[in-house]
Amino acid sequence: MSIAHGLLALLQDGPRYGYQLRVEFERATGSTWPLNVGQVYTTLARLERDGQVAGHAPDGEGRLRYELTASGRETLAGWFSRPVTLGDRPRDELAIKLALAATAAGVDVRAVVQVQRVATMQRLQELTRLKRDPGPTVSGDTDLAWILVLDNLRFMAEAELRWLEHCEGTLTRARPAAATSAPAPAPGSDQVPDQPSADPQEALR
Amino acid sequence: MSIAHGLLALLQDGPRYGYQLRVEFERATGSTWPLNVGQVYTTLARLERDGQVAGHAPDGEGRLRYELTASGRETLAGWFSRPVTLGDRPRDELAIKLALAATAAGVDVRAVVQVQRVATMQRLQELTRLKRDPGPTVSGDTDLAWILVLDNLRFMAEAELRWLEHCEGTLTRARPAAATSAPAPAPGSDQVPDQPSADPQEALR
DNA sequence: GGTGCCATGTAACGCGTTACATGATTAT
DNA sequence: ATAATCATGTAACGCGTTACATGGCACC
Repeated sequence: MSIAHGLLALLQDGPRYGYQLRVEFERATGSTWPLNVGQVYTTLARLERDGQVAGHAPDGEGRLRYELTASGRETLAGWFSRPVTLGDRPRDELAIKLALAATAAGVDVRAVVQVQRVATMQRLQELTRLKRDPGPTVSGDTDLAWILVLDNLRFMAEAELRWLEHCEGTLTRARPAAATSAPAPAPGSDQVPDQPSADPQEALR
Repeated sequence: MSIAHGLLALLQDGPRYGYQLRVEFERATGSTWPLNVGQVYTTLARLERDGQVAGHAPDGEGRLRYELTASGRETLAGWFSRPVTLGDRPRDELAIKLALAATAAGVDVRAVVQVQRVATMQRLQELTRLKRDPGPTVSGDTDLAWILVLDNLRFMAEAELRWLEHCEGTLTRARPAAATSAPAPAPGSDQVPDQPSADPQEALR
C-alpha cells in the first residue's frame, strides 16, 4: 500500500502526469528502491477506481493528468496522522531464515550468520560511502528526503549487524558448538549485552 | 518467497502434513507474525507445482503428507548459503512516508515523526516485556528460534527509534521550524551523532 | 526516413491474504 | 444429538512486478 500512499502525497502539491510522479518519487526515495514506471500507471488506475484520484486530459492532450479527490485527501491525512504499526510491515525474511535455521537439524546456523554478517557489513560500507560521496545530483544540494532514506538504511543495516552478533553470542551460549579447528572457546567469551544499547525510556518525554 | 523457503526448511527434518507445518512455523517464528493456515496449503500446492516438494497420501488417509524433492533440497541449500540482499527486501513504508512527508508541502513532518516515535516506543516496551515474561510455553523452556526473532524485533524497533530521533535533529537543522508555543530552541540543541553508534569495521574480521 | 530514447499506457503473472467449504474429533 | 473446535483443503482477490505495445520527439 505504500506506493499508493506515496503517489497521493506527491499529488498533494498539485496535479501531475504519471511520468512526473515516477521521477519525483525516485528523487525523494532515491535510487535504492527503483520504482518501475508501469507500477505508477497501474497504481494510478487503481486509485482512480477507488475514487482517491481523478484523471483528466487537459485541452487536446492525449495523456492523463491526475489530481487528488476529497476522499484521497482524507486518506492521505489519515496516513500521516497514524503511525506505521508492526502489523503493517511484511515478515522479515532474514529473521525467518535464522529462526528456521536454528530450528531445523542439519543446518549450520553459525555459517548462515557469518555469511549474512559479511554481506550486511559490505552493504553498510556501501551506504556509508554513498552518504559521504553522494552521486551527481540534479540540483546542487542533496535532497533532504533522500538523506533521510539513506540514513534509515544505514541505521537498519547497523542494527541488523548488531543483531547478528547478538545471535552469535546467543547461539554460542545455547549450543557450545565444536569450535572449527580450534580449542573450544572458554564459556563467557563472545559476550553480548542482553539489551539493545539505547535506553527506550529516555526519549519518551 | 520467505514462507515457501521456510516450509522447505521445516520439511528438511522429514515429511509433514500441512497443519503440522503451520504449528511448527508459528512456534519458531512466534505469534508476532501469525501465519494463516490457508497460506500453508496454497504455498505447498505451488511448491509441488514447481517440483520442490511432493505430496502423497499414506495408506488409506485422505490428507496429503509432503516431502522434499531433490530439487527442493537444492533450493533450500541455496537459500541458506546465500545472504539476504537489500534487493530481496520490500520497501520500508515508514522510510517512504517520512521521505514524502519531508518532500510534500503542507505536511507537518515533525508531527509525523513524533507520532511514530511514541508508537515505536510503545512497541519496544511491549517487546521488552515479552522477553522478560514470555507467555506460557508448550515445553518448559522458551524456544531458541523464538528468542532470536523476538530479539530481532527489539533491535529493529530500537534502531527505528534512534533513526527517528536522528530525523528530528536533521529536520531541525535543515528547517529551523517555529517552535510550538515556546521560544525557539537554541541552535545546537537536539544534536544527534551523524553516525550510527557501533563501528562497522570492528566486526569485519 | 530511419534509429534512438522519452513518455504513456495495457496485459498478464505470482505471491500473500482472506473467505469459504468440508470432514474429523471432542465436549456437553 | 448437537455444538464446538480441529484439521484440510479450495477459490477468489489485491497489489507489486514484468513484459509488451504504442505514440511523440530528437538528431543525423
